Amino acid sequence: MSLRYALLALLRVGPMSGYDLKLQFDTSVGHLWHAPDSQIYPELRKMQDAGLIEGEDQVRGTRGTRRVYHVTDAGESDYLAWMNGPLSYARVREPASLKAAYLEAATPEAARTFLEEHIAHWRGELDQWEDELTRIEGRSNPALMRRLEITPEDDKDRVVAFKRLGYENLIERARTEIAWAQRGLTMLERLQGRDA
Amino acid sequence: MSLRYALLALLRVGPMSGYDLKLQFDTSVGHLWHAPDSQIYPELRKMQDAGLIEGEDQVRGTRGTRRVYHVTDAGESDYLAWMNGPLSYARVREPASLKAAYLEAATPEAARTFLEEHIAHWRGELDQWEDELTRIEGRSNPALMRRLEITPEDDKDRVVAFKRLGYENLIERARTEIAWAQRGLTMLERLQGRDA
DNA sequence: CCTACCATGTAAGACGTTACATGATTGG
DNA sequence: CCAATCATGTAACGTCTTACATGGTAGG
Repeated sequence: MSLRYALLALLRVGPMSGYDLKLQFDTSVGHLWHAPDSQIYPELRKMQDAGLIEGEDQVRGTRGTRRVYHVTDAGESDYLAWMNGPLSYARVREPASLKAAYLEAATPEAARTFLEEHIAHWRGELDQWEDELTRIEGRSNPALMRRLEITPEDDKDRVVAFKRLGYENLIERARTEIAWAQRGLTMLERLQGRDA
Repeated sequence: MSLRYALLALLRVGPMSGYDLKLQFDTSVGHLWHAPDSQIYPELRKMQDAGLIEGEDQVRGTRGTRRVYHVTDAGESDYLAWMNGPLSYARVREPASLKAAYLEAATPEAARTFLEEHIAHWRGELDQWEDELTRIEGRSNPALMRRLEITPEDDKDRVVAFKRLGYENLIERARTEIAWAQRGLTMLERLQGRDA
């Protein structure tokens, strides 16, 4: 269900087409909740069917069209209900922890490679999130700039503070994963050293 | 695909029925990768169809049966291939970060409740994982004990070390989430104090 | 005219959730 | 005999991935 609210969060700032949403998605809320186009377009249809958004077809050139969506009152209250209601947590499903816990079956090289790739993976995510956080604090992220344009002066800091909070969660997660894998590498060396 | 390898990890220790697996699952690998019965039984069928495990029906009483599965050579090499191969990472999809980043739409009370429930949720997980880790280090977890019985003396520490590594990942994750939400609560108070 | 970008999807299948469904056996 | 536990699922639905599919428009 979160995809729906990620899309509403963007659309609440102003009307947009599916294509606009897709582009903005990748440079804003998509950092927190990934979704490919093949999920976005059908979800917009479902949201329209549910009365949360409405789309108007606009002409483009002679034959082209684009459908511009805006949030309805029902969509706004659904969004607020999600924001004010409890969040449901998914059950634990951590492939990396699972693999780590049974790594005795892997070769020492494969174990090391696994942890190194874990570090590389989370380093990549971390870099992106840190860049994004920089753009948020500098208020230079396009989606945030649009959001701040329609925000009363007194609330702007508040909006930025929550964006920062969201990204900090991911950043701390990534740092924890990296530190864990590094400790794992040290442990591997100790295990191998013992055999030698 | 991880469910398959979670099940193989258990079955490799010794033959078991779906029911045995389900019970052991919840007190061992299920802490790392959750799965309900309704997923376990069908997955065992698929694994059998794929030739990774074989089941034999045993009689129980006069009419009852239970199917006891064991890992085939193909299953063993599939498991080792997974363990020695690269892990594929899922794209980011963090409902809590998403909600946090747009929390300006929630009431201050709802924002506080959200963070408090986040702490409660991860505290609950943390407690379970810490208990489990204690049972692992004390070598009193039943699944681990069965595993160690068939493990050469020299490898036992290694097996335990990897279990510890896996659980530490989850424990650190939980602690990070709790610390983050606590900082979030402090931030909320600062935001509200500013308005007063 | 052609390339980059605008614009919108479908189809098939894997994975996961929730709820429901059924019957046998063992121990007290 | 009755309750707890053993034992094995199905059905319906929603989410997500991967791959494919199609055409229009704007600018150089």
